[in-house]
Amino acid sequence: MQERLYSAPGCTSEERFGEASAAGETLGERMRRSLEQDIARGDLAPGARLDEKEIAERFGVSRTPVREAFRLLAANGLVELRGRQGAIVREIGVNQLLEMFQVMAELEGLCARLAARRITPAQRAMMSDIHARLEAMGEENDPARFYQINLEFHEVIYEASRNDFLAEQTRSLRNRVGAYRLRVTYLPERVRHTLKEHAEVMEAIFAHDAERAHAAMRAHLTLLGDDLIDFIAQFGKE
Amino acid sequence: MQERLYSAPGCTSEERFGEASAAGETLGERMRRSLEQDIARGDLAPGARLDEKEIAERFGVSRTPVREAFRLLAANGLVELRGRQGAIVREIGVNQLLEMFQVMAELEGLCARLAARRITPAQRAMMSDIHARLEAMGEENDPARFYQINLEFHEVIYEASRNDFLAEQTRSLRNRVGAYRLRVTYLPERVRHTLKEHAEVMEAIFAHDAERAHAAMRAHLTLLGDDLIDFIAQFGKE
DNA sequence: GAACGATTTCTTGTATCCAAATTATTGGTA
DNA sequence: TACCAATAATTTGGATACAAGAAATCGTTC
Repeated sequence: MQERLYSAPGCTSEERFGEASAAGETLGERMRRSLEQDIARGDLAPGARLDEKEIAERFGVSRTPVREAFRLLAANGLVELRGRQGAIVREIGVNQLLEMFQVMAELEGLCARLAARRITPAQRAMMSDIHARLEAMGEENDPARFYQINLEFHEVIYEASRNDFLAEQTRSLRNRVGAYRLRVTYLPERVRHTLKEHAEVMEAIFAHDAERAHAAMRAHLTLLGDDLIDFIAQFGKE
Repeated sequence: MQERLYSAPGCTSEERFGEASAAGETLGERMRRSLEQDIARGDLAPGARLDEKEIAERFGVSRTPVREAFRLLAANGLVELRGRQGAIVREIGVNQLLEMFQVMAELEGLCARLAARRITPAQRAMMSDIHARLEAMGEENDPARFYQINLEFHEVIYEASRNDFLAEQTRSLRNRVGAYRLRVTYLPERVRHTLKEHAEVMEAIFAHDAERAHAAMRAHLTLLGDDLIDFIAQFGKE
């Protein structure tokens, strides 16, 4: 049946499913969001098989919206649909993960470059604040919270880029590698590096130095890629 | 009902639907591809409404795979689904189109950069050949063919990048702006520019000069963006 | 005659049903 | 006991049926 390697501390996906149902939103869409979060949070481990019937019953809906959600997730690359063999949470190979990082580094770099030219005073303040919060928690060893604030930092840059399409693409890609990032980003020695790199990106943006912002952001993510290699190598698996 | 502003010279989408059905491929997937092509080719004009029942009957399937295709197209941003109001071919605003070009320039730039480092002799030869063909047709004034060969040129670079994920993302994005490109790219004075820019990209790749390849490709697409602005301004529409 | 409103029709969203395919099980044989 | 085959059971893909919401039409009223 369905496997849960470890369950999140927060709430179950069924609960999340019930809350905050935007009017006019389709069941399939809500299903997608819920499952997407489960995958991103790691509640559904890569390789786990998703059973239409079981999930439909668990959420109290018919198979139709579940099927819809599966297709959407597959379109986003989060699950793999093999004909008549069900949906499994996509096991991202090292190769593809590195490929994705490379693309992401480029997109985030573009975000930073545009942000350097277009950031508003309000966003500037917000960015400072977020960075300060991230710095403040320093050695607290709260990976989930660190991850969350780190996300906010990048998010404000997406918005400052004033390119909604780019923001959406980058967000989607980040979400897609999210499950892996959680395990990768939080290595104690990484925290200091991250803070320093963020500071450099922020400085460049504040100075309206587009090229430097671009380079700094790319370096930030490329480093993550290198660390990723270490992490993977540690397990010695394909 | 459904509007067709102008029909393509080739074949109807129903015919295309029938041909070359890869084994194990789902109906919904085939529907998606067919509709996607219709949109990219302009057979389905932006703003046109897609009727589930009508399309289902036209292709001789039930509504289920049609709905599936709609969701997939929506996930790719080609159509818009407004709750219980059907699917309409997405009317891309100038703003968003420019945003997309900006992202695409970055992605294609990355393709070129990687290609400069990784291209194989076989791909090199193919690239030369494609470029020669494009040059040969020069003033022939055959937009569809020009568009096709131009596509091949970019495609070989995607493949030479040896980053499947990047290739897929770029391909998808190019397809998405395809409908507009067809009308934009082919302005007589543009052809010469395109050829010259292609030559520069190719030269840089052949010289394994990653940075120059990147820059040349970005410039190539950015120029297209500028032309696009001209094109839009011509119509004075939002 | 025009505008507003109720009703009817049509279209989409969801559930159920059927068929096809894959997987598991069981029986037999080497 | 291990392996193969045939069959049963489960599961997905697609079609149909039903419900709910949106749009259009027709009637009424000002």
